[in-house]
Amino acid sequence: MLVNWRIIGSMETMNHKPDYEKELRDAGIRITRPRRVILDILSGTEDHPDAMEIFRRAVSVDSSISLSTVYRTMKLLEERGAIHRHAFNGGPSRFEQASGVHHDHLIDIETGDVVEFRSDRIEKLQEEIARSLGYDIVHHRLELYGRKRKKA
Amino acid sequence: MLVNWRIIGSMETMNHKPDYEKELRDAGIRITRPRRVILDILSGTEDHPDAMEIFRRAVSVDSSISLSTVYRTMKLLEERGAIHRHAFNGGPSRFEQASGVHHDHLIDIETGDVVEFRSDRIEKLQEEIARSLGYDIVHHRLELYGRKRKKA
DNA sequence: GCGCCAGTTGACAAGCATTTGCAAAATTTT
DNA sequence: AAAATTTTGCAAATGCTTGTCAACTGGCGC
Repeated sequence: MLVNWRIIGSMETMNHKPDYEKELRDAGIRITRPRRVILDILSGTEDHPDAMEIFRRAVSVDSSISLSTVYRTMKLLEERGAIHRHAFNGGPSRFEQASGVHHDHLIDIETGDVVEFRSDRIEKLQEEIARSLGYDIVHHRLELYGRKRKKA
Repeated sequence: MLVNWRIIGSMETMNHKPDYEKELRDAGIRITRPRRVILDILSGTEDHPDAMEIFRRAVSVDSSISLSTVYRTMKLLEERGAIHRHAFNGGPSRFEQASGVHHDHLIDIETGDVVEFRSDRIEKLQEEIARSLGYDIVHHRLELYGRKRKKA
């Protein structure tokens, strides 16, 4: 059974290093044990956890990790553009790995679930509006808050 | 000169009570001295001040007003829909009087200035997107962060 | 106009999310 | 593997906001 664990294990437990580790290392960021744990959590999730939730998940992997380190790592990764920070509803910051394509968010006001979407037409309109106001857009934030439609 | 002061004075110093006072009173909200001061500040400004800034302006009118009261009043007015709360860039909440028409915001990342705008086409697209994802929009938040375009 | 009393206030403590100071521990450099 | 440097865990500190509570007051009823 020396072979099967690789197949059975999750992506995170497999021993080929994710490419983002190399990228970060090349950017002058040390890949320490706490950071690797946090990066694995972020890359292996579909949701948008906040610092406390990341901390909880991290502790279950390595109980010595501190909340401070989670916050420090989030700030570091955000500065490097590796993750995005959101404050839906003015609540605590929630994070997501910065994947290639930009997208906006639809937040279910009943469950807190987040659905990602993207609209080139809206993006285009935003550019036009900013331009007409004499500005260049550096970034933007579009959040739709809604509830799941009952029935059809 | 018993006549001219009315013309020269600002809207806030003129003695006809603003109609929003009556509206709030009818909604069961007592118009106290601190609240009147705060309401006057909100109705008389074009910008989007945060609690501390409102507090500073209020104190200059009535030095006995406390910061607690500013926060309490903002929460009250927000619940009643009389004002809107924004947390641009994840910073402290900034407030604006709820005027009739909905609008979105363009924030100057260099000065913090806020420009209001409105696009029916974007609103329409948002509805379409939410609908296609199976949701009804309850509210939304669109913030453009940009910098003033140099030259033409 | 005057008193009553629930609603409101100011002062200050407490709460929550996040940041920071610091000595110890881990990592990279030499 | 020792030196140089960064990162960590812990605890204390911060910034914004809400809660507590005795004192005060707006607005109705007389």
